[in-house]
Amino acid sequence: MSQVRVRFAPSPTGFFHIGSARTALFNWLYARHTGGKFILRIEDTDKERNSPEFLKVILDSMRWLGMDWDEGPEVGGNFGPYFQSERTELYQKKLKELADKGKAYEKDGAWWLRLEGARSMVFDDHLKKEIEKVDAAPMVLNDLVRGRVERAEDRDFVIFRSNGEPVFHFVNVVDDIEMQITHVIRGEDHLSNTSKHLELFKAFGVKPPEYAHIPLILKTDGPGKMSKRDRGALIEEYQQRHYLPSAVRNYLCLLGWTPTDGREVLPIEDIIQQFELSAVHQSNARFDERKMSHVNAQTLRTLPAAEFAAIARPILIQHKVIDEKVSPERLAEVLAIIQEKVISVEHLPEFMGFFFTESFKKDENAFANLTKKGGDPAARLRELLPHIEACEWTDAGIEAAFNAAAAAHQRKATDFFAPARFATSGQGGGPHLLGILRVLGRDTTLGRIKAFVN
RNA sequence: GCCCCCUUCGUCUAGCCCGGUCAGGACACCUCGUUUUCACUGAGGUAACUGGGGUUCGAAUCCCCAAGGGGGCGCCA
Repeated sequence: MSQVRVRFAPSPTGFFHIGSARTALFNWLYARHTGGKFILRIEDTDKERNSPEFLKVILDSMRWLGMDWDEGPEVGGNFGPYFQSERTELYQKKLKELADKGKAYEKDGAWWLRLEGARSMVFDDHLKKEIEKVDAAPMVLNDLVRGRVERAEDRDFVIFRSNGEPVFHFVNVVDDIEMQITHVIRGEDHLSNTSKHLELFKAFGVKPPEYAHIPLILKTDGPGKMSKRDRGALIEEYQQRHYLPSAVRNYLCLLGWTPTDGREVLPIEDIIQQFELSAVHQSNARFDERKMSHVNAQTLRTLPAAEFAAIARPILIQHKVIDEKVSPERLAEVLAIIQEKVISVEHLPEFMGFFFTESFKKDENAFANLTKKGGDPAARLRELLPHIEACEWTDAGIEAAFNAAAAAHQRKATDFFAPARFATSGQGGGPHLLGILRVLGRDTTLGRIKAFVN
């Protein structure tokens, strides 16, 4: 039995779009699920719009998302070259093959594929001119996602431009033949083009691969599919904002496919195991950044502590929240109480900055809330001070100190919480208060409370 | 204009193939709870089968039509 061979064939003419990433991902998942090969092929036939920087963006983003390719740029393979710009001889040869068979002809300096069927001149409303229509038989596609789709091409189409360069449809089919691609998994925007590709396979006398047309990703609101100008459309945006690649990848899987075990946030190994083309959805999905943030937060909170630290440390250093001298142990201590509340790495510096500096930011709204209902935070802290000066510096000891202060002044322990939180962190919210104080240490805690009182 | 695809809460979806549970879950939102007024967490809540015909004892589920949405129709990919 033959091995599955799938390919992702981006054109390095722009940035790495979220829709392209999802197409690549589904190909990659299918290859990994079936134990097949995932091939990366660069469709750079349009020299005008290509550049090495664009290629780097694609390769970097692919790697960031953890999609490794078995054949392609930088890894090679037996079916190369993997850049279409280096395969021009092959395309010439294949064009000649069609011409010799009488399947292609030259007109206006370009080469056209000849369809089979009766011909007649008809005025085309879309092209606004008289064209030769062909009454060709419909091409029948048994799509793995869509089911049976029938569509007829109705006129010959260009396969080689008059400037000598082959067009997308031609190189796509030739390379899929030569690279022995077994399954073509691509966006639904190619569904209508598939009849062209089937005509080409027919002309070459080659059995076409299986096709699976996956739904498109639509804008969050407004009409149409995600375009590169939409917020959240480019993978590099998530890299910059320190999203976890595994979370982005996980969310992308949820647009167009549903895990079978009922979980939404799950490890990639489980996704690979459950992924089936037949379960891919048929309808387009709207992109929802809030849900993606949720997946990111979920993933972040369940990360092993060491992994979380490995991600957080360089970012905290970069934002000058900590320097290299901060010990792994100290950082781990802080991160341990942070992680259970955190929702993004992006805001980690401001979220936990107060642990490492005395000049931490004070949230004015949080301060306003302290006094809103006639509260007197300074008075509360003066009442609290003697008790925490004397207590044992553990969660239990600090808690006992709050309770003792409450008992001594006929108050609830919680009356002291908000003032203590603000005095020590400048925030109205954040990690568990007792944890903050414990990790801050007695001296720092007392120092900040005294500073606030004065 | 022609062609192709799609249609369940605001959003992502389960259920549909093999008609018969208050149409289930998640995000968001709202309420309440929690030793903080929380970027955590717990319990609730609001909210959907696009419309119309047909088949059937019975339709989200099968069939037809319409409407709406998306895509394609280039010497772009």
